[in-house]
Amino acid sequence: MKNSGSVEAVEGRLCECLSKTGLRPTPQRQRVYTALLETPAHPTAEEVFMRVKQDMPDISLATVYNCLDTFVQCGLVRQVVHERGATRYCANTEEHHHFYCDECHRTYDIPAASSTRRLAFEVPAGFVVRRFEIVFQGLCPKCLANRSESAEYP
Amino acid sequence: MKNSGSVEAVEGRLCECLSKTGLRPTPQRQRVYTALLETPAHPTAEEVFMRVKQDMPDISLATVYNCLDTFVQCGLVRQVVHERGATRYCANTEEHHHFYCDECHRTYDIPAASSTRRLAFEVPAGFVVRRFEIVFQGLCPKCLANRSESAEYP
DNA sequence: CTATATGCAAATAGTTTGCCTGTTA
DNA sequence: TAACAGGCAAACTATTTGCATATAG
Repeated sequence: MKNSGSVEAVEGRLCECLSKTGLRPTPQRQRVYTALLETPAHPTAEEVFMRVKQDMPDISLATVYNCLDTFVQCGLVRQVVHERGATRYCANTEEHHHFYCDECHRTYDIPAASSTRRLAFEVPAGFVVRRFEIVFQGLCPKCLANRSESAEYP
Repeated sequence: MKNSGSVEAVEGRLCECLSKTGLRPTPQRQRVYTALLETPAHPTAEEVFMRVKQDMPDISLATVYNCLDTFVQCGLVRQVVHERGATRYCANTEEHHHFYCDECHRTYDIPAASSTRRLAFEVPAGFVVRRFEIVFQGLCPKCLANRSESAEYP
């Protein structure tokens, strides 16, 4: 993901987004945000909490939830909710879709092909589409590889 | 939704699906299934429970969850999980997508245009797409109408 | 010095589980 | 008479809330 940027650039983006709405770039918010960027794929609030706690032992889980919700509000982070269970968070602000692996239950980002934009018009008259997401499901490359070793197929 | 059919046809479909896996078409399962069909749009387990309870006062919420999960297993019902909060259930087995209204938080079914099938190929090499769903978000016709009365716009 | 955040613990919502009883192939 | 189902209550997980304390514009 890495979302283009040095630590400074990242901090910059955060501060900018927060200040737009008069919110403070507190140490907790900064750390939660960088932890989200550092964590490979779509962590839960709990997972972010664990990571942040390592160098901010006093942070509370409620604060992590607060921070993440704040980021969602200012459009810096997306919630990813495709299955029962904990909500996952995604700091990739590029337009993209998601692939959910049935086997390992990991979620991958899929860059949006420009052609998919026209999908917004395939909705019955009267609906206003402001955004959309495609959720693909199936087998990710890793799980596919594991499978073919042991015969079975999709 | 109505998913094509008289009460008999509906019961028939249910029994058929259940028996494939050696499951029994109990009164509870039948009632939960018809309640799901009767309820306008994507009810939660709780909502189905309320409805069924009216003519089956002894049914328990746990049984409703069990029934719904059973249906999901035999492919008769889909879970719809797009937001934090209760899981919703959808008895429409036609290929379709969903529209989620930001304002009234209702979910609508959107029939799949045949052209969308090729989306499955817009995923990086190595992923096997078994199915996908498009989740549209925006304003539904009702909420749009309410809005235009009071000036604002999307 | 006041609005904004945090930490903590308790509360809540949604769902699952265990266990015992009933039902049916 | 097993295997399958249902009812009930307790357990559990994810999240939210209330409130007292801290921090920074």
